Amino acid sequence: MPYTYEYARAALTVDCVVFGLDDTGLKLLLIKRAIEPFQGCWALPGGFVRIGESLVEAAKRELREETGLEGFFLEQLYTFGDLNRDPRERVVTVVYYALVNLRDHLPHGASDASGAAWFDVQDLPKLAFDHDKIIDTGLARLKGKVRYQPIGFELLPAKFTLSELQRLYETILERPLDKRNFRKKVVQLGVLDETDEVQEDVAHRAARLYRFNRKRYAQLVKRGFNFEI
Amino acid sequence: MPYTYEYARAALTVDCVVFGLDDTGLKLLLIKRAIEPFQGCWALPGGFVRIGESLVEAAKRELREETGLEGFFLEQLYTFGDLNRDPRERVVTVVYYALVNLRDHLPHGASDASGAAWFDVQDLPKLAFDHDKIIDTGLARLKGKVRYQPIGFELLPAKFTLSELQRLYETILERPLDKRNFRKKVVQLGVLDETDEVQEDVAHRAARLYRFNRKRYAQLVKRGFNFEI
DNA sequence: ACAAAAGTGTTGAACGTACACCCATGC
DNA sequence: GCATGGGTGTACGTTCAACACTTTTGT
Repeated sequence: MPYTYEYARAALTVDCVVFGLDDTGLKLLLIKRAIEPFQGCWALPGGFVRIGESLVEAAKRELREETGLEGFFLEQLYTFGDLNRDPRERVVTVVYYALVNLRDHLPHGASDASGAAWFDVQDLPKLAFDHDKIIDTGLARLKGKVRYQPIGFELLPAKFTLSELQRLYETILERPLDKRNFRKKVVQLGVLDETDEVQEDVAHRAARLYRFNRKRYAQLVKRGFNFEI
Repeated sequence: MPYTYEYARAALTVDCVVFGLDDTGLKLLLIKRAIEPFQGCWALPGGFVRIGESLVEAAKRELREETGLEGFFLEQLYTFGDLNRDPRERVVTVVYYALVNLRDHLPHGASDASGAAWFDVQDLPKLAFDHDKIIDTGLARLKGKVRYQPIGFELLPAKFTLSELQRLYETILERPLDKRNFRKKVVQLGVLDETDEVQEDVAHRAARLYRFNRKRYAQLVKRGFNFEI
């Protein structure tokens, strides 16, 4: 069932830069391409935008189909439209980035036999198309945004320790932070609720668990408050 | 000469949110639509992306064709792809925003008979499509970015007074700034060169003219410096 | 008892904020 | 000489950065 237009049209795709975090560092979800071009290469999950779905819907669908993920933070990153991105024809891709919490969603390592796998962002394989450039853009955005928007919490389980939160910032910002200053700062922001639970099964003193309070954050923002770490 | 594809394809356009600044406030460049849909409505300059041009090229071409502008700051803003943006068919638009210096480029008011005109952002007419939403996104970006990237200078002539710079920030951030503190701050940043010229034809003491030093800024950024106002 | 990480305060330096007057120029 | 905006410094409070030891728990 062919579709005909007066002028040539570019193909439109979505791709997703999916970040996760575990105790060995920041991770990125890639899938192994089953078909040409770049068959066998690792690539960002993504695919064609259908005529009846919006861009975010397309991104969510692709992630569900290719990786089984659902219910994650998803935000538009950038649109890449250079002429020779794809050797077959003109393809414009709208890229989203997602933040998922590896502890609750996927134990760790590869998800299943679907060809998806988590890679350390410091040690990525050769990638298809211009996906290396796209990932650089995603990393830059994450690094820039994490300091003034509370998106870091999306990479952690609902309840987390202050040390986990600190390691998150240290990993993303790629620099060490002072423990006492960090704790003072995040607690003073007033968007963390202290729970009455502590870690379990750790071979040392168990740390208190905290929770990010989204409602409180929204209230404070209305009053002109600025999140910043 | 028709083009045929196996699946339906969305049309791809670029639109431009063009900001300018004069002494009455922040301005936006709009064009009056000559054809349906929304004939006679004001709209953002823009049009279809050709198969042989990149997205930025398309944005630059549309601005040249529709408004005569050249040589301005241009950066991708966001891509809008909801299903019913355009009543005719599925249209995905990649939006860029531009910053132009009204004093050097266009005297003021409308540019020519092309149907383009400058509007105060506080007092915009009814707009075609979802262009009001796009403009809100552009304003939010400008407001957010002007504080930590030296993009404000793009709205001023090459040589400007500190008072002009202050008015720029006050206009965009929509709040008054303290004159002495502002001057201390921007001078300490070390990216302004004091020229040995002063204003001419003003009915009071002439202010010294300054210039933004792009090279110096790039050097400082390499050394880890953060622009912030 | 030892290993491992949790938790906790103080001080000095830098920075942000509030604030008012004299100066130079054109009319 | 007056109206208009240009240009300047200080004092106070807040925030940031550097820094080390005790506590808790499991093994």
